[in-house]
Amino acid sequence: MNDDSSLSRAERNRQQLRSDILQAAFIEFAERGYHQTAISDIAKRLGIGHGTFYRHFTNKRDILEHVIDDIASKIIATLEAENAPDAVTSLEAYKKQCARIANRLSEVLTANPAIARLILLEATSIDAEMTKRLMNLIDWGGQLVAAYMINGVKLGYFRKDLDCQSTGHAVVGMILVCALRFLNNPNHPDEQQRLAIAVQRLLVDGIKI
Amino acid sequence: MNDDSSLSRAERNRQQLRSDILQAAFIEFAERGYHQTAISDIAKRLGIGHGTFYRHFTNKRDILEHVIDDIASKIIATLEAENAPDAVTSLEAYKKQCARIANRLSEVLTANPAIARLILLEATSIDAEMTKRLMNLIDWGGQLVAAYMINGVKLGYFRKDLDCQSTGHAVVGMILVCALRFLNNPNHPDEQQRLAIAVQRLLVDGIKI
Amino acid sequence: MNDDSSLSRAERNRQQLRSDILQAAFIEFAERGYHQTAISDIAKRLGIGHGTFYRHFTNKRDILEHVIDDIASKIIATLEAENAPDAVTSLEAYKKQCARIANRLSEVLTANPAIARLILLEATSIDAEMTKRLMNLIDWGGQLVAAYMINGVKLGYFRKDLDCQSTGHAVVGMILVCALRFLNNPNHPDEQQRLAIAVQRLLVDGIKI
Amino acid sequence: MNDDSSLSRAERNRQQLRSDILQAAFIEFAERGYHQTAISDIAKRLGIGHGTFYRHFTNKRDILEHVIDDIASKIIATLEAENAPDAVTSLEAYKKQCARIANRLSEVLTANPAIARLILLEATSIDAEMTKRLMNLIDWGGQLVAAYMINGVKLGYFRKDLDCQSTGHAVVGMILVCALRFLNNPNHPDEQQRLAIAVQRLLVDGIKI
DNA sequence: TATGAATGAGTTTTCATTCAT
DNA sequence: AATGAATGAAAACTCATTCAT
Repeated sequence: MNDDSSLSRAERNRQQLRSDILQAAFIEFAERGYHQTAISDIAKRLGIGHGTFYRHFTNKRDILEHVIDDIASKIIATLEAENAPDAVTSLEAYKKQCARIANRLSEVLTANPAIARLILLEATSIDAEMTKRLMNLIDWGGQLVAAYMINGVKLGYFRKDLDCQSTGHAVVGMILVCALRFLNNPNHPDEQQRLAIAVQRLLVDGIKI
Repeated sequence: MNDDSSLSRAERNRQQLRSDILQAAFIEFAERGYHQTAISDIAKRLGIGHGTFYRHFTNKRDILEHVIDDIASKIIATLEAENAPDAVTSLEAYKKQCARIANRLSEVLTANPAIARLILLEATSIDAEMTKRLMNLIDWGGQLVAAYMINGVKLGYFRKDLDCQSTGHAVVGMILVCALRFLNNPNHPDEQQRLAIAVQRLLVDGIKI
Repeated sequence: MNDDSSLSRAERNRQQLRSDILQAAFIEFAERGYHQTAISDIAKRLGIGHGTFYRHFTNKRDILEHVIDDIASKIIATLEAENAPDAVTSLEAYKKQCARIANRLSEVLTANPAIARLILLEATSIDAEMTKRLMNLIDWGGQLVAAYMINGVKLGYFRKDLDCQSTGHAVVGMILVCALRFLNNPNHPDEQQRLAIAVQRLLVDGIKI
Repeated sequence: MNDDSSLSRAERNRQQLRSDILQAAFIEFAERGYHQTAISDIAKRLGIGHGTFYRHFTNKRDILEHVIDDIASKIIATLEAENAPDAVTSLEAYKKQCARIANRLSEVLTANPAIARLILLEATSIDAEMTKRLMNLIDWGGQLVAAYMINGVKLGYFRKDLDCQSTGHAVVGMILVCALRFLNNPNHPDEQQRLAIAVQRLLVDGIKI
């Protein structure tokens, strides 16, 4: 048992450090930007030698990838937690679902603005591959939204001629703008609130009388 | 007059070179990204010495600012060309206006994808000040859209309770997503077409029956 | 006795590991070169932790020294095995002696080209001290050859005015070139054979008619 | 003319600096060894910024190549200056030729011991490609020597059965050992002298009575 | 005693910016 | 005014060595 626990202790320490480095990189990348962050900045933040970094990640690019993947997973998890297109059977229910998702996203965003900053502002300027990842995430979001719409059309509480795919993407755009405006001015919860409501209202009713 | 004209000729040459540098920087930044572009890349593209660059711009950062400003002006000009909220007096007219603007944006985008790439992907990762500019542009877009809506509400063909400001921003989000999807896959005009239509339809009618 | 034997077992293991490390270092240094070899490469080859290395050798430099010493010992042993200047009493016997030594060297070289690679190519570029060792080995070789010649002059089957010391060194040079050419092109045994014969013939007869 | 001369002045400066860097690299590589020399050492020796180095050479490896090429050219030039196998028509003339070449090599070596140090000790441990170059130079030397011998056999003052190629290589080995012993102990001109004589005597007469 | 995690000195290389010509 | 040579700060990455476990 002694051996066992001591081994797992080492492994736990290792995992902990790795995760600390990820966290530190996440913060640095979000605060200063990827290109403005040196490996030594990450190391300094943790009080470790910068050589230690390379025991856990092969590359600066490598850790960015992990940071982005982590964020993407978190976003996906957040949205999939609520994911049950079939469970919604009426417009009323759909509206409530939207509100719930909006709240959840808002909470995540508020709790961790760096996530949005990194995904929306930094990750776009690394290289084509990283941009592609972002685009895929956005696409995935559109598909997710579309799934609800397909259900709504099938059940008859959305209009028959709805182009679910495209509309799904449009919705993602509105979500993005919410995130951007929050980043730009995090201290106006009322404005964000109004924007979220306007988006939901636009989504369901449009702007016409 | 000889002096005068020779001076103004010199001045014209100077302006021309400055504008050439801007153009070259624009292309390089869009193609390789800001951080991946060296001043010497810009100079090489023009066949000038890279020292010359510094006679026209103080900084790498400086020229990016000018490039972005140019783009922003172009976008603003594009949108303001059509800008006449008061001229629209019916939902039908508004729809047509939307279609016209959508076409125009699409044309600009198609003609010069680099614009979107630079604004949406590159400029975001420079620093806070540059990000702020971007945000201001997005905000300006929202205001522009809102102006139409305010008119529509006043004239009674939009719903009374429309939150014009917020909805304007939401619309900008949808435009952004159009641009992003175009960047991601420029060779699907039909998909872009469908997305544009879906956005306009969503805008006016929402998704409900 | 139990204690004693268990201690000596431990000691034997220790010696075995030390010798394994030496062997592994030898292979790595010869294959990749001293500077291109990391301590961890040596450790990896043995499947031991690279910290263990430092329980047996104080330095990267230290182990190279031991590797080179081992090689030198082997070379010396090879040459001294045949060493019996006084036993040769005629030119014919000397020629046979030369042929035997040439064969033996050739066998050693063919069996282990790494030896030559390490001694001739790698060890030269470490530092002055290591170069000195090499030079001493070469010098030793010259002395050895000279001893035969002194005997030959004494017994009268070599010319009276032979500068044995210097000629001994010259012979070593010819041996070195044999080794170098073998390293450069190990797959031409016939060429090596001809070179060895030419060297022996030159040695005894020179080139004149 | 002003333009012309000012251009050529700049170009001359450029060439001068390039050649200075080569010279400095040569010295550093010879003194400390290639691996022990940092680019900044070369720059420091010249009192230039180390960035300047990269305006003239793409690489550390690149400059080594140029240094080695320079040395090789110098050696080749030295040996080819005297190169006239057909001009030698008797054993006596051949001996004189040998003496002249030996003297010349000795002069070059004495004037610039670093040449030998670099070629014989350092260049061997860079990589396979560089080693190959060295081997080619040695091979070239063997061919050169062989050419004289072929002439001698043809004209009848060397023995008929001489394997000129192989013997040529053997001679190169003796030259190498001269260089090595000189490197090892540059302050024994008499020893070098005796070695040179012994080599020439061995070459022509061998060691037998 | 063996291990391998941690360290940071040291190296190569890039490139924005300056400035003499 | 244009040029491009020179510069050195800055950054990524490697690896020999130490030392706590």
